[in-house]
Amino acid sequence: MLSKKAKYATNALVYIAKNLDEQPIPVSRIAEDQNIPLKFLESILTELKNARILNSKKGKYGGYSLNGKPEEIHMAKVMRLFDGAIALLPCVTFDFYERCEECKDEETCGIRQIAMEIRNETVERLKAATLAEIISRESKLKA
Amino acid sequence: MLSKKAKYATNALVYIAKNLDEQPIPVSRIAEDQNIPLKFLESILTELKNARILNSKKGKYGGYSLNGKPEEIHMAKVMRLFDGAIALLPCVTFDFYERCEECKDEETCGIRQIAMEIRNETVERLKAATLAEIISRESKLKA
DNA sequence: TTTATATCCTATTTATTTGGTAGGTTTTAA
DNA sequence: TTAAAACCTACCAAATAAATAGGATATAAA
Repeated sequence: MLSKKAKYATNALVYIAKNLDEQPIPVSRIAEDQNIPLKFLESILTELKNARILNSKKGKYGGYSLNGKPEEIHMAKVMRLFDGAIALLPCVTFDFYERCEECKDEETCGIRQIAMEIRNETVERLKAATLAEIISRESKLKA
Repeated sequence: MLSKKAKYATNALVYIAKNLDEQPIPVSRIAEDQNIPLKFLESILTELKNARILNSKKGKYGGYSLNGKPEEIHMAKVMRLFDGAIALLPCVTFDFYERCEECKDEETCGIRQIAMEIRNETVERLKAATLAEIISRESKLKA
């Protein structure tokens, strides 16, 4: 399951992407519109900024803007940032690799192979899930 | 990520499936062989029994045995039992359905559609991941 | 009938993660 | 100068995960 952080982050990003012309957008506006606790969202957007997914501008009329096109920002990155590895097993991740303690022999582990296939599929789909794609799907669903 | 419970459960099931002729197998033997804390594994096997995945026999020479063929017991069931929903969003699950609080309109949510596709893929693969399949893959990898 | 070896049952504990809250300081545009 | 924004540090409460403790009960064989 996605954490609330990851969901809030995604919703905030989609919101900004929908209002590109009004950038930078202050946290307060996103928090209000998306019903996210202000201070909590503040910390989330800080993380997105540190990960170079967002740009920030301080002071009056400041706020956050996308660092990159809506076609380039995808859910795989957001999920990894907030929820860590996408795979079902730590021994199948690239970014967060760790041995499975319980595992006797990684090389011949049958579950590992299956977990790897699932991860590949999932990551591929999450990478295709860009902000642009999400917005495009929404408008198709509305029609 | 799979919880330790789910991993321990899977390993225990695979162990029993590999030693079908020696059933019923006591918890103590599995715990020792698989390096799982005895009492913890005990509670896990009890859950598997309550879910009718295992049978139990009390007293001396008792233990646990598979309730069903290794071809019928799969990881989707084990995961759902110990870790709950498989999907990324609560609004995309069948067994554990819940509305997403943050969501404004479920019907036109772009992320939801993607989450649903990922769930379908994943569940399909987890259902194919039977004990028999896991064991078969292991022996292929060993060769 | 005793004994060893099992499952079964109930409760407690400990550590980690999640989802926040509180209270400021600093920067910037008008 | 002032309003409105990001930035920074610390804390906290609830939930969940990962066990541990201490027995009661059942069963097969000696």
